Amino acid sequence: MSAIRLLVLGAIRQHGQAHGYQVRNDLEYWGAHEWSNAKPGSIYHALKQMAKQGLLKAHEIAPSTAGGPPRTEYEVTEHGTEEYFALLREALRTYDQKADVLSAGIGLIVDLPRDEAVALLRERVAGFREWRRSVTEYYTPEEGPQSLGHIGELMNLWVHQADAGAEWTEGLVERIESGAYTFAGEGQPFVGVLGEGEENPYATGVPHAEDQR
Amino acid sequence: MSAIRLLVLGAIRQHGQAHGYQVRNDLEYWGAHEWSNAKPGSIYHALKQMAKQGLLKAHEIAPSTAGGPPRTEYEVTEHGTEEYFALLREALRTYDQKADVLSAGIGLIVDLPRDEAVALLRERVAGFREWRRSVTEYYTPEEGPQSLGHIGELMNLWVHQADAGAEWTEGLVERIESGAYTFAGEGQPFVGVLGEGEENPYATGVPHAEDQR
DNA sequence: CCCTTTGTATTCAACTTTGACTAGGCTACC
DNA sequence: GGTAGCCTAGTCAAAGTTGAATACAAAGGG
Repeated sequence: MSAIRLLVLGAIRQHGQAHGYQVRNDLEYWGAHEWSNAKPGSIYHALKQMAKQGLLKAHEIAPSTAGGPPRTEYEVTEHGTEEYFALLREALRTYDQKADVLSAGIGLIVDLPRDEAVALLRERVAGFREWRRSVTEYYTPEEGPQSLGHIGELMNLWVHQADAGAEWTEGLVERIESGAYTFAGEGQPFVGVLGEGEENPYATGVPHAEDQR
Repeated sequence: MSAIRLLVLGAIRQHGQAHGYQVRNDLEYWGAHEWSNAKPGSIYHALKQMAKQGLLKAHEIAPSTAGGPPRTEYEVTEHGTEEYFALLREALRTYDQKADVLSAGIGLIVDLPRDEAVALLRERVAGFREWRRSVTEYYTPEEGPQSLGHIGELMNLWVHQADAGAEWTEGLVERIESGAYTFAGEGQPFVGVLGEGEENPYATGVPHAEDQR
């Protein structure tokens, strides 16, 4: 799973209705062009595919109000909303995700109820623990760890990553349980998109670290 | 950059000459089908593209010795060797890599001289430090961290990952400097592929954690 | 008033990835 | 001795990704 569909659905949902360029601008506002594969080509491709699959409804070409070619407005269908929450839950629950999916999930986490967010993150922690267990078990040869040579460093790496991932996730769970942030159904939602004609204050210069573990 | 070319070149180099199925088996032996995108389709695609680009030389269809359709043997050209080392260095040097690229780089690190491996990993550490710096600087709004809401957790996540990544890398540098493992030009290289007709002792059940940061 | 620049909005070709499918030959069993 | 299953070896269509290119309108400058 890539982060692009999750990001696009999340952006359109916050607007109610949006065209491709608007989505592109939001993702840029979020810095997503730096830490995910949210390039224009990918965005428009995702829009068309999701429209084809009934996740989005295309409102045919409204003439542009601010110069440029005509544009297509998209709206998230009921089916698309289901898909959005499925993707969001998956992004938060599973530990074996690309970094951009997790980042997208965190950015959109407040679309879920607080309890559910906590439950999903706990599943994530459990996944890390299980991964750690299976890695250490698998890479413990009878002839002693030396027999693996430098390959043992892979185990080392993964164990380190599992521990770090679990630790951070647990910290987040604690903060959420202590009442931090505003989740679904708790009043004024956090506004994460640009209004019509609003300037993007973070035009460029966002930190960059796309992938990696 | 994906890990597939690095893995394929690394596998063929260790055999001297290999056909697609053999590469596929090696990658499975390494567990790479679990932690990278090394599916059959990707492997054969990479072989053909790299042959087209002169990184590999195709020795036309030797009839299979063990049943099945005829097969094409590939050999790494001089140009391919250069590319291999360029990819390997990149995998180890840059911190903003997908997890599978780093794992592949670690698995093949002993193809480099010890000094160079250390130097590359030090660059990696420096990259993490710089990333950490730029993230904390960027996400420190004048109105206080509260104004970011849950988006501040993204900064938190990235800082945590930068610290964990730098820490693990530093540990590895220490171990290598203390003389661990056998690097290029230090005698008997570590054997990491299956011999002709050898059984894969790790048929399945490898730990699984492909991507994520 | 023409012409370059800027901003809006999207398209496209080339390449990569995915998962399922094809296809030949060997072996073991009834 | 036929046939089902398995291993060897690779192909393919559909989907996703990339980076550059296109198209159109308004704004600004000489």
